[in-house]
Amino acid sequence: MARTRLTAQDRHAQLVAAALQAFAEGGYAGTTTDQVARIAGVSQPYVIRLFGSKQELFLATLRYAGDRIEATWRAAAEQDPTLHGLGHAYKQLLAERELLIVLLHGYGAAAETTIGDAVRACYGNLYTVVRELTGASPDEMRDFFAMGMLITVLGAMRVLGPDAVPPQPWMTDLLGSMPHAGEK
Amino acid sequence: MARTRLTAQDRHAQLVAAALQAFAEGGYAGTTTDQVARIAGVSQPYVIRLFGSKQELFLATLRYAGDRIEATWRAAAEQDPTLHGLGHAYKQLLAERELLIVLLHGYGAAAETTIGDAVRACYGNLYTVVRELTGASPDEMRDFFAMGMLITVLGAMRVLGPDAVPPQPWMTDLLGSMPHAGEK
DNA sequence: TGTAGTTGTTATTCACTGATAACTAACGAC
DNA sequence: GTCGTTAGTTATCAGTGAATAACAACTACA
Repeated sequence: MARTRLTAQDRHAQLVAAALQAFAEGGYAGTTTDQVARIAGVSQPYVIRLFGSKQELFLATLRYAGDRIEATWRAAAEQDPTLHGLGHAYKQLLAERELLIVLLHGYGAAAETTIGDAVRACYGNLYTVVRELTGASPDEMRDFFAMGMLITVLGAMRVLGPDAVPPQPWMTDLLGSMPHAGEK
Repeated sequence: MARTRLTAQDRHAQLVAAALQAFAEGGYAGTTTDQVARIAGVSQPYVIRLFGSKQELFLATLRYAGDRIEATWRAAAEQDPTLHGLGHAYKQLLAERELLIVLLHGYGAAAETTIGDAVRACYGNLYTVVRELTGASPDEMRDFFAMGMLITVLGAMRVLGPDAVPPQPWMTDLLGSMPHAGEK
């Protein structure tokens, strides 16, 4: 059934993309390597062979998500190097909610020291990048990341984002106060 | 080995407390009913008998966490019915980080519809309660909950709270801008 | 063409986990 | 005291899931 042979590098990238999908939905512990393998169309043992272990696959996925967010912000900063500009870019990322949610799962799994280290490194890097790009003050930075977490969590809860649930009163209330929450 | 016989009600409560500990550390999928049982000092099948299923146990734990946070806020509002007062109370809750983190795991597991419903109901209730207690404006509410999520996530990542990791530069930067972050 | 390296597979294992069944022991009322 | 009820146990199962081993097929190149 193996239609196409890819280089290990390409397969690696494809599997990280598949893992992003799967882990975002099920979390670290709640996702099987077989699910990831099926999405990518390869066998489960091959996933393990390429990454060594499930944990390594998850770490690679976390790094990928962090890198993608960083890249998005760097691109946005070329147009508008302010927190407002980056904030707008972040909300666009809700269309690719998996990026944000997989990080959220990383925060939750931070009790595992290896994952905790990775996720703190990732967050620290993003913090540093945003500061470097915008030169914002500590207070502004704090508010920016606070709003980012709210958006992420609301996305995870399906209150915000593409496949959001039919809105309850409290949701419209909260969303009404979000900057540009309405589009799409 | 069964030292003490408890009423089903008491055992129920004790098991929810144990589940809070366990689920906060491992998340929903990453925690076994046996771990919960061991903490409470009972057998694993008995946990299932009392709650019907692992999922029911988790839902009960979510409800408990939500109720505890609500109670904390109601108590705080008697002294100082402002967002500032409730915010202070919330930061105190970091001492009992499990309450916040188990909810965070709930957000992550919201893809499971049953859990998603529960977690949205819980969040909506907390939103409504805070509004009722403080009469805050939508913008203030948004900022309040945004900051709450930041605190929760930083707690989960061990950047904030009792057993925080040795601080990196970016952490001191971010924490320095947090109101009353220093105490304890 | 043969052979070495790379990309993959199937078969299998072994530990674990949620759930069920069947049994046992403590408590309270009469 | 004995008998129904409630609180708990041990034994067990059926399914799952990560990881290993051994093998197969494609590619490239002398």
